Amino acid sequence: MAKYKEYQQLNLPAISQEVLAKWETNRAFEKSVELREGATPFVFYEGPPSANGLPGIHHVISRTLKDLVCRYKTMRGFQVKRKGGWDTHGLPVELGVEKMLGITKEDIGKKISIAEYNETCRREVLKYKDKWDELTRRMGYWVDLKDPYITFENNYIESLWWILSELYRKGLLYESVSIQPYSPAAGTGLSSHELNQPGCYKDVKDTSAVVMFKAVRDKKSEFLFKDLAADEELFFMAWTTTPWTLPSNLGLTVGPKIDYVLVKTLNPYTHLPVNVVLAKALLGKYFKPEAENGDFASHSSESKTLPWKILGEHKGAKLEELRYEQLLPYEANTPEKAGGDPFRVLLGDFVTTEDGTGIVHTAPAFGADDYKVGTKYNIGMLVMVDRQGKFIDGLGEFSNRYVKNYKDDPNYVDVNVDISVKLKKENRAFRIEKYEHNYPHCWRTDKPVLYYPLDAWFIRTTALKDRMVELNKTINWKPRSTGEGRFGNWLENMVDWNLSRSRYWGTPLPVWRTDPDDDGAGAREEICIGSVAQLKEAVRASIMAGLMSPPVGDDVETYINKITSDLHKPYVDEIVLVSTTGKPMRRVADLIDVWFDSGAMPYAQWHFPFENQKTFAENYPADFIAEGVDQTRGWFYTLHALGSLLKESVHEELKKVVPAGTDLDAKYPGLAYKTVVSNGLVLDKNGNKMSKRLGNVVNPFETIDKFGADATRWYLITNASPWESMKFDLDGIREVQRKFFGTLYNTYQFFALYANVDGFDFKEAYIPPVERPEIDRWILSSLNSLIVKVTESLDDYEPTIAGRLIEEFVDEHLSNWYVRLCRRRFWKGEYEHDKICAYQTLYECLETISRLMAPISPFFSDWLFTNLEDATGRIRAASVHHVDFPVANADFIDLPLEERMQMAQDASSLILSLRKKVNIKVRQPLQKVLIPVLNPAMKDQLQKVEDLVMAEVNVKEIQYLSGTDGFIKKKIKPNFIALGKKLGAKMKAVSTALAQFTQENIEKLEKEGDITLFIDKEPLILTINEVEITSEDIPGWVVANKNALTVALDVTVTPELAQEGNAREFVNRIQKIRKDNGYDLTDRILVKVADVPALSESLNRFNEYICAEILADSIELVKEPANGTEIEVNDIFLKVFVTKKA
RNA sequence: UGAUCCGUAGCUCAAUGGUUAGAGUACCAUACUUAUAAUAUGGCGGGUCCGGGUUCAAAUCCCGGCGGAUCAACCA
Repeated sequence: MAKYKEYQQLNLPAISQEVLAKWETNRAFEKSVELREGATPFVFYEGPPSANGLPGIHHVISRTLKDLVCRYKTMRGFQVKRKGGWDTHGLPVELGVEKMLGITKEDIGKKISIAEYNETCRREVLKYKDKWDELTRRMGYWVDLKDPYITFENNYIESLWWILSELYRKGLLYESVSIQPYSPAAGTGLSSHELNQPGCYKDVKDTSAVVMFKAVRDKKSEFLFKDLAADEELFFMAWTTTPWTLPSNLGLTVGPKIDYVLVKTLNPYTHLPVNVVLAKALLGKYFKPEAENGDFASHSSESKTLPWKILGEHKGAKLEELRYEQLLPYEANTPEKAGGDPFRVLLGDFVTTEDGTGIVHTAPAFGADDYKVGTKYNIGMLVMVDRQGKFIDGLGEFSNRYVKNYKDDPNYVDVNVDISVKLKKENRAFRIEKYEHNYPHCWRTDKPVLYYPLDAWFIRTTALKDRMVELNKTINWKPRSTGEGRFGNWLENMVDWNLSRSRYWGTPLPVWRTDPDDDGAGAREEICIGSVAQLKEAVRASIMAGLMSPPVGDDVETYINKITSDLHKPYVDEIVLVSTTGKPMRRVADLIDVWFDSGAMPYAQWHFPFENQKTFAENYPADFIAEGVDQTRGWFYTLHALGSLLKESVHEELKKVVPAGTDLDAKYPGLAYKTVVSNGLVLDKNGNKMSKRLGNVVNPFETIDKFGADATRWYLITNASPWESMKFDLDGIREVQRKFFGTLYNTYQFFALYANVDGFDFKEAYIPPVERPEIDRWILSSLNSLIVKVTESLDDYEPTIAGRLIEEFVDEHLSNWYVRLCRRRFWKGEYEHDKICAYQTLYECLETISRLMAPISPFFSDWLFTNLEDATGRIRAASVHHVDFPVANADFIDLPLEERMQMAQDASSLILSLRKKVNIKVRQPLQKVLIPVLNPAMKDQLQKVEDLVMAEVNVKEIQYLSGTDGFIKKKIKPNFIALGKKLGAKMKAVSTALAQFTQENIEKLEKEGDITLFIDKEPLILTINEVEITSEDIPGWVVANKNALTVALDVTVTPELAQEGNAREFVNRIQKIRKDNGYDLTDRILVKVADVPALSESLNRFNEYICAEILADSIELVKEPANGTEIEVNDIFLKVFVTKKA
């Protein structure tokens, strides 16, 4: 007969390794997928990691989450294919390579060719792939690593090109100017990623100016001027921290709802009388209250305070379209050069009254808000600064001066100061001061960034905004708030997706176009390539037109194949196409955002639509994805955006492969995923972010080596909800190892020990629960309740709750109650009905637990499962991951039984605590416990478990006290939930009234079912259901209570009880000797005991009991046993002599 | 700067708006131990980050701060 394996001690890392080896030999993962062939697919998308960095412990949590869901769904009968993937393009890769080679971006194409550079990136990006694969294996993450998608592969890029060409065809891909951070010192635009490097935003002091734009007096502005004399001037006051943008000013923006005032005052620098407009809320910044309506006549240049007077007040909306004179006119910045209709007052919602004057100086070239409002009002654009960061020609004394000290010139004179001085002199400045603010700097040159208009390609996501918002409402977000809050907000404030990146290692934008004509006029021809075949065709045409030619030795086809074999730079840039009018077309220089790569994975991982259309149709959209919360606006967004944008294109392709009549709209609504779990960050144990710099990074390999993957995974999942950021502490894993795995291991070990002795291998027929003892029915009921709850939790993507429930069951119910109370059933008596019941019950619990915990801790569960399975062959499965998830049997669930067992546990705990209080050890039997019962049902419940309680706490009898005999002192309080609505404000009064109830009052209420109170002389009827009555005390007894349960213990130790206690104590001493002598559990013994008067009566009286317990035929009382062991029984000392019976 | 999330005992976490805010762990003490690196019992330990408000009742809902985290950025 097969035996259950027994172990010396729990070794989780060894179990991991052993199980892993078995999986690999048996192809357990592949088989788990094959076994579900033909089943409903459950679609999972793997968010591609970048393998150019080492994996950390935070990767273990998101991958555990992904893995457990996939394993769970497999066990629930779905087929879950899991295609792995690698994210391979992008800035981090390039920066890593540059660091490794010791070069900068400028060196590319000079010190190193683009081809070599990109080759290095291609190689480096998978540098740590082995490490990643190892982590994947070791942590037990089942994902297909043999056939992953890789974003740099041609097929992948071809799919991306198809998507781009579809978007282009629908007018959703366009080129436009955008205002982007730009570093003149480095000569390059900066990505937001670069701008978010630590230390980029710095506090700096800049010259800020409140300047005065002179209003034009005309019909529209007359309402402002009406109280002014004909020669009086009126100014709009605007504030800027970048005076160098003033020559490019084309508008002034006010908030439509903000109140503005017209103030008569004096210019603090020239002391000339002026009238200025500014936000009312900011008056205090410029004028002192005591000077209001001050004396203008006596003001002199020495006066400290400016007199002022409010002449009028208007909403910003009223100022719209008023005109003003250009502040700094030169030959280079004439309105004609700007185009449009400049120098007007505009309305913008972004204006605030936090700072400045409430009027925003607007230079469309140098701010994104400015650009947006400028475009809306068509005020044109002036770019008075070149790409080196200096003023262009034709700006008088400022021409060719750097707007910031970009060249580290020791003699640099701040042009912003000079502009301010000029404005002061011209009566155009109201306040010039140094202002400290937070401003972005280039991470490489440390010089201030400026916002500058650059060409870029965009995806018109805003066109599909409504669809994206609608579809988002159908996504199951975990946690919900991320979808509604962070993601929902992000969608509401969506801007078009800027795709352009001016780098080298990435997916090239497949747009070719003719050169601009010399005069810049005339339409340019443009083509967006959507496939390799199309590209080849175009190259062939170009060769025919003589624009390209194969090198010597290559025929045309070889050349075409060669040049299209790598769709990266520099090769694609060598391709020159021919336009319909015969002109050469060159590729635009841009690469695309890497987020596009990963967001397109649902399509590109299958090389859709060029092949695998059916596979795609079955694997779109995803049922489930999971990544860190930092991906909300990254991967989660790009997947969602492309899903919405491509809906129609996908439908067109799928029409070709799905059966006629398929409701495409229902099946493919443009959604990329149905459920998304965003997990939180992993912090170190002090709550700090893990970073190499701080040296607090936890090495996942070491952790798994030391504790095994199971304990690590269990800890990560049960410690905190996945979406909360967790403080990672190795002590927590130790605790999980000890408390949960240790307990479960020991329970198994206990089972194996006795099952092997008795030869239990589940060959007897399954005994129906009704034929099993109460305690078996109870644990089976709890077990099935557990299955229900765990299933619900996992279906709801709440693995934390599931794990905690399993823990609680194993520890509280199975190990520390069921096994503890049932121990004797396993080692006492013959192998017959009761014993078999016990074995079957415990076996079923262990086997079910192994299946319930399998998704979270795949190794240990498989170990436990196969240990059981190998001995019984009950299910005939090679792995727990090939069997179904347990299904609860409703017939086994008996809630009243679970409830009364809880009462038994509580009662035992209370009685033990009373024993403790009076210092009577458990081995000393006591006579009686009193338990007041509040109703007949409670008594009934308790009676059914009284044997268990009596045995557990070693008392002989339980007496129930019903409420009416006046023996118990009761307490009453309102049932707040029931009374809340009825009483409202009277609650307090009722509460006080109840507190003053006498025992008689309570009794009356109990008897009659209701009672009338007088609150504020108003009668008020309270029914028995609206109060809670508990028994508090039994006068004269030692009492303890918990919730509704009260127990009182009779602590009198009669001489008879003392004798029995002695007998028990004696048994205990003999058992210890048995153990010390190393006897087997079944060995019978011979016992000789010194005849001590104090104990002899006990030994005689309980002779039978003692012999049964210690496996002796009799106890021989002798005068003084030779070679005896000295023992102590309740302060009685004596010698005993124990030998094994031959 | 904004949006979102989080803030409860030394630590890790609970608590459908309902009345002494609970577990585990750590620490101390006692007992127990033929499954247990166990267990039982008791003790120690917070008034829920701070300040307002709504409510008969707030850890929980609202407003404003503070601190931490993430993402985003365009702040004149």
